[in-house]
Amino acid sequence: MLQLFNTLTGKREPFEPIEPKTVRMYVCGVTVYDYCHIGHARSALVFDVLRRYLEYSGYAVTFVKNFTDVDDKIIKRANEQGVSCESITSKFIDAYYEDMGKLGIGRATEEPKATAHMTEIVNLTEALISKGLAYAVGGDVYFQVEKYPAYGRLSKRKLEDLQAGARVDIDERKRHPMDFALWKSSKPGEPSWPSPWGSGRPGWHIECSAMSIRLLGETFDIHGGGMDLIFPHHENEIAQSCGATGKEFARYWVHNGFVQVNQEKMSKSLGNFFTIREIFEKSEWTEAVTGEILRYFLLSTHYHGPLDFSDQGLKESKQALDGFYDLFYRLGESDLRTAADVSLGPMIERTISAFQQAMDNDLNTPVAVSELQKLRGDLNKLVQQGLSTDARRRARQAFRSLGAVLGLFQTDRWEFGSRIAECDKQISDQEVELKIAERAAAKKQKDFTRADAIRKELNALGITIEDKPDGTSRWKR
RNA sequence: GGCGCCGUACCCAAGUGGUAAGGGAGCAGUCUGCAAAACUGCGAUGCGGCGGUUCGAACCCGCCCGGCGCCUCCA
Repeated sequence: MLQLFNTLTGKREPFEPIEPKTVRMYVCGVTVYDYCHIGHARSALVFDVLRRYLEYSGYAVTFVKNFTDVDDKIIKRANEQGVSCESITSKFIDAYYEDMGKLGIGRATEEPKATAHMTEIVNLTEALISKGLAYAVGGDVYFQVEKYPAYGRLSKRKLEDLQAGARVDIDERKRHPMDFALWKSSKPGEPSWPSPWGSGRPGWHIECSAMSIRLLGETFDIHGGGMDLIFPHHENEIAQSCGATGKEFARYWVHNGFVQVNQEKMSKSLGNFFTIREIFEKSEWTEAVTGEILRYFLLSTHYHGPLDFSDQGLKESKQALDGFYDLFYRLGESDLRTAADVSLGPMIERTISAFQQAMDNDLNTPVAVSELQKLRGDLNKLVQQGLSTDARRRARQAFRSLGAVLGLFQTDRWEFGSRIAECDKQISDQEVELKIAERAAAKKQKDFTRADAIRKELNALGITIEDKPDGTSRWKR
C-alpha cells in the first residue's frame, strides 16, 4: 500500500483516497514569465511519476496542474519588453510544454489558467467577505489571518513568530501584517477584471483555491508543489479554502525538495541557474537521450531531499543508462540456448514486488531504480548462461513496463557514443556493416593490423565494436 | 529572533531499532589476438563529534560541530 509523507501531519501515512480507486490531485504549476529551470523540471517530474504510479496501481487519476498567468512578474516583464501580458504568458506556456515534453512529462488532465477563472475567484472572495474572514479596503481585499485560528497549521508557524521576523513593509490598511491580498486593485495599464470592489486582479493564492475547488471539489486527495510553496502559498490556500467552505481542503500535502548547485539553492541572484532548454542545447546527446538522462538523474534521489545538480551527476546517469541499454541490446539478439530460461520468471516477479515496495514507500525512486539495477546484473548472468529469444523478449518487456512508471527504458534507439548527430552524418548503418564485414574477413585471415585499423576508424566516428565469441561482431553508436 | 532540513565509502545514493542496498570510479582477475562488453573478487568494524536510553542505534533522546532552506517572489 502506498505511503506518502504528508507535510500537514509531518509523518508518512498510508494513502487512502476519498473515493476508492480514484485520486484527485492538484499540483501548483509555474508562473509563466520565463523559461523553466531544472528545479521546475524536478517538481513537474516528481508529480508526473506520482501520477504514473497511481495509475499503475489501478487508480483513476484526475490530475490538475495550473498555470499562473496573472502576476506582478508577468506585468513587469511585459512592460520591460513593451508587449502584452498575454504575449508573454502564451510564449512561456508554449515553452513549458516544449521543455517538459522533452523530459517525457505528460499533460495533466486539466491545466487551468487563472485568467480563465475570474468568476470563481471573485465568488470565492465574496464568500470570504461574507463570512467575515476577509475585508475590503479601497479596491483591495485582504484575508484576515487572525480570523482563521488554524493559520500556520501546514507550515507549523505561529502568527507571533511570523510577525517577529517579518521583513514585509507595513501596510497600515491591513489589520494584521500577515493579512494577504485576495484581490488587488489595478493600476492603469495593468490587466484587470471587473469585481464588486472595482476593477482589479486576483492575489496569487486565491487562484489555486478557486480552480482546485472548481475542478476537484471542495475536498480532494493530494495537493503538491515545491517545498518553497509551503509558506505562504499553501498555508494561504488552506486558510482561504477551508475558511470559505468550512470543509477540509486537500488531505495529503506533498512537497518536493530543491535542486541545488554546490549545496546551494538554484537562484538567479547567485547565477547558478540552469534552464531546461540550456541543458538540452549544451548536451552532446540527442534530445531523447538527454531527456532520459535528466529523468534518470532527477529520480536517482528521493523527491523529498535536496538534489545537487552537476555535470558529473549527469555523466553518471548516462553511464548507468548505458549499462541498461547495453543489456537491452543483447536481449534483442536471438539465442537458441535455454539453460537459464527457468530462472527468469521468478527473477522478474521478485523485481516487480521489490519495485512496488520501493514506490509504495513514499515514492522511493532511488530504491526502485536500484532494484532494476539488480535485475540488470542478474540478467547479464542469465544471458551468459543462455537465454532463449523468447525469454529475452520477456525480460526486455519487464524493463519496459516497470520503466514506464518512471518514464525510462522506452526507446529502442539509445545512443552510446557522443556527438551522435554528427556521427549520423558521417557514416550510415550500411557503411558500418560493410566495414564490419571487411574487418571480419581480415580477422579470419589473422590480419589484425587491418582489423584494428578498421576498428579505430569506426571508433573515431563514434562507433563501438564488440567482438562476440563466434567471430561476429556487434556494434553500437 | 522563529520554523525546518541535511551531514552514510573516492563520487552519487538507500536505510526510519536488529547488526551498513544499489550505481559509478579505482584496483586485481576471467574471457579475448587485442579491444569493448559482461562476469568474479577487493573496498565503510563504520554511518559529522561526544554522551545517554536499550539486550541491541546510522536509525530514539540531549549537547556540540559543519552545511543549507524558509519566515519577501520562488518548484
